[in-house]
Amino acid sequence: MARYNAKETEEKWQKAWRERQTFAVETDPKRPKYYVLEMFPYPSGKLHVGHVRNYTMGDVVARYKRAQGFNVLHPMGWDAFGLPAENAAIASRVHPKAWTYANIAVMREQLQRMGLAYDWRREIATCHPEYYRHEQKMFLDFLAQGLAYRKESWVNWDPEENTVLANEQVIDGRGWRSGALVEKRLLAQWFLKITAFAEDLLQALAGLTRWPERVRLMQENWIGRSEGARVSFALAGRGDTLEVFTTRPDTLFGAAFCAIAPSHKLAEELARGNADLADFIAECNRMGTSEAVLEQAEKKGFETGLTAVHPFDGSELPVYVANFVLMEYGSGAIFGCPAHDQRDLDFARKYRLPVVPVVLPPGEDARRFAIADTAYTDEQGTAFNSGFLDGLPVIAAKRAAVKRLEDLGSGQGTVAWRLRDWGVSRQRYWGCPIPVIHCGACGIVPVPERDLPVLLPEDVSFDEPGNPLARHPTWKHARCPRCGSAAERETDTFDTFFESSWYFARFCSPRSARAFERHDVDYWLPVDQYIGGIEHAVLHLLYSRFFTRALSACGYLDLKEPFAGLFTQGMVCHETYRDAQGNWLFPEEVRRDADGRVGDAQGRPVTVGRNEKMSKSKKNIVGLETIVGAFGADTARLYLLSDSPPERDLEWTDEGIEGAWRYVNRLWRLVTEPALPLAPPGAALPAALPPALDRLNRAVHRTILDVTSDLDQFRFNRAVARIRALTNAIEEIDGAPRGAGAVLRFALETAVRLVAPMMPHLAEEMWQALGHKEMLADAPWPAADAALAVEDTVTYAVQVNGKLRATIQLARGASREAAESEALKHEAVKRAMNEKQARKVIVVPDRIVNVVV
RNA sequence: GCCCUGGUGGCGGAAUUGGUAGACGCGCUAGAUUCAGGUUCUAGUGACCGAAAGGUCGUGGAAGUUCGAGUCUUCUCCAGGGCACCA
Repeated sequence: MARYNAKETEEKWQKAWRERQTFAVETDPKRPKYYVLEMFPYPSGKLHVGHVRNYTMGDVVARYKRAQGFNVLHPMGWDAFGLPAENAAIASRVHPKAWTYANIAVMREQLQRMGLAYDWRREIATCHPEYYRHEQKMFLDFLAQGLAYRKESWVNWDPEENTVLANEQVIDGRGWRSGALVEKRLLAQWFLKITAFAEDLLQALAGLTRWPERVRLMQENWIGRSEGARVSFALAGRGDTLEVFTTRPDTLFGAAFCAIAPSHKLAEELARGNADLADFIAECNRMGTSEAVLEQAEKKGFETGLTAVHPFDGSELPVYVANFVLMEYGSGAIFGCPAHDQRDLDFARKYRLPVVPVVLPPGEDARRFAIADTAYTDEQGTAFNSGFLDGLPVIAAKRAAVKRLEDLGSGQGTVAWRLRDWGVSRQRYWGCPIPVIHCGACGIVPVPERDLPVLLPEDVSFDEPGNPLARHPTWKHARCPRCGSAAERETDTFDTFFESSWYFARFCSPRSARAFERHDVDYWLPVDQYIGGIEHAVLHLLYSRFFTRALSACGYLDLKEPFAGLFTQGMVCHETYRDAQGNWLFPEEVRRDADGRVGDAQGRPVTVGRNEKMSKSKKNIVGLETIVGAFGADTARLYLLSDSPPERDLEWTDEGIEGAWRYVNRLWRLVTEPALPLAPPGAALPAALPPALDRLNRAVHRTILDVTSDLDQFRFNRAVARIRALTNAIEEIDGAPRGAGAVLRFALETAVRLVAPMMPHLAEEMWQALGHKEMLADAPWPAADAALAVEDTVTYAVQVNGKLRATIQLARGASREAAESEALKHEAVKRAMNEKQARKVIVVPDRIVNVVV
């Protein structure tokens, strides 16, 4: 029995696709387009099987849509700037550029051996000057439009990576990559004004109907819109006011104090004349907001001695500097209403401030209602103890309070956002230089367009910590473009999310002298189907949405949403192994004996850990070479698609990949050693078929419909199951009645065409074996006859009182009466009815008969 | 604390969207092929009772709606993920 030779076959068809440029595409407005894109990888070294799941899914979509007649853009490139390259340079004295390009070469080769249908002519690497020069220009345009600015602010400093991080890159108070506790530092940094689009970024989420609900929710939470009011409290004895943000203007009569953030400018002003306050502020800054939460949520305040005048009743409230007030949110100042906010209540108890309830919960008695340890934060209830607001439900009270504030000139309704501007400066080498020059006389001067790109110098050293650009002997010295005097270049580089925020547009015109050509992006964008990990739900995906809007504002594009459809795939997991010393072991270093005990090569015991996402650090990875070498790319692709729904995690097992390999061979044998002679290609089916053949013929039509709808819905595991079921049906054919050769050919050819997006090499080889000269990659998607996709007899389930008692066969479309009488005749039904009369019989045509007794 | 997502055989998962629960696969059992292992082939495989025919139970748990519930409603338990001094 001939085994399928995966290695030879895959090389053969990869060469054929490459030589014929099968997947090369051009802008062609006369044809319908489809742009499918997988999140491009960071070239970190070698790919393992965990990396390629999403590329496989993208490839299935690309090949399927291509077969359906779309002009399919399916490109691949490299998100090539980033910190690991610098770490490699420090650890092994390789230049980041050399390291990156070497990795790209390895990974490109690996991807090509997976048989992915990319237009490789469009390959891009973001570390190439022909790529990053365009984002320098974009930055200058953002600057001109007021969408980029520089300001000194408290930023997240990652002490391990020696650089600033964006808010989105801080997870639980730690750097998203290093895991180091993030510190607060006051630094002058470049920001992109993502907040200018906050409202639109939020509103437009509703239109992203082909995005996963949870990604939209995460972005919604991240943007964090809160309606409320800005309230001005006059500071007694001073001419100025304190601006406060609240979402509960209805509770203003319950105010017991005001509090400002430690970094509020009023706090800083007061601290200059007050050493104790200065100490308190220093202590707060040391704590770092998120660490404090983890330790203990103790509310601490420092009484400033100032008092704030209540805009409604003129009472005076003490003003504190408090550790729980954030400068970054609202206005960095609050009024405290202890009865209706838990933090304010804790604070009030500690500093013995009055607790006056002003919202009466439904059913409570106004004379008796009091607050103990728990603030009443629900918005159910009516205002009381609140002057002109008394008796109003919370929502109406909010409106009335805002109206009064506006009439008094003491405030106004407003909206606060959780979203903050995107800090893009990084104190790192391997990134895109920020194209500005600092001049002693002129200040910050953009690098003129004619001087772009600002090239990253290559002669740098990583002998000392810190940014090599900042200590480069010559690079940073420049002439001021405006006055010509000696000046310094900006030595920070862009956050690498800058590159990935527009690469999908570059793929449309990858070799253009401009960032991209309008006629190309107008045709290809938005991306029809984007595929990637959920970990970018608020990072890359939010930045790209912002960038698309910012580029449109600068005239580059006419588009808001870059990704019309988004699919977030699950991870590939594998068991983890550790030896007695706690060192991680690779799966191939581990063996299992007959009793299921797990040991290493020398038989020493190994602890099996839980299934986790494949990662280099835990060594629970399976190399792509190992798998592709042993079983071929198609087997790996089939397994990655078939065992779990794509959005869920997939557990990689040896048994699973072997099962896929068995199927590859089974299908191969079925086609190359058919049970009976096939009719010649293109032979017509006889008009009337014997029952067994008719059933198979109908099964083929139904499979086409099912697989098509499964692929449309990203249900790859189900599509595989349907094709396997069809294979089973084909195998059941025996004997050679009239027409068998023609039906068998039709069934086999259809199976081959349906698996082609998943196992393209095998499918091409089988297609050829079936006598076809043209490539399957150029063949259209099979069409089904819907009338033939159903059986002409149907199986009814017959229930008595809702319990299944029998099944009966009837012609499709049989009358209710026929179904009922046939059901009642059945022995098992009679038995279950136990001599009783049917009180009622429910018939669902072609489906079920339920006899109620 | 708040917000998601999920809970179906030994395992991964299906279920025409309220109509035969367990498709398809993995694993396992028995048999055939083979010197042997692997491969391949045949049969079986939710649990319980039964020799069988057949019956009873069964989709985390409890209640409800319905002729009929994995699917709808209410409550509840568990697991995973996200957010969190956001005023």
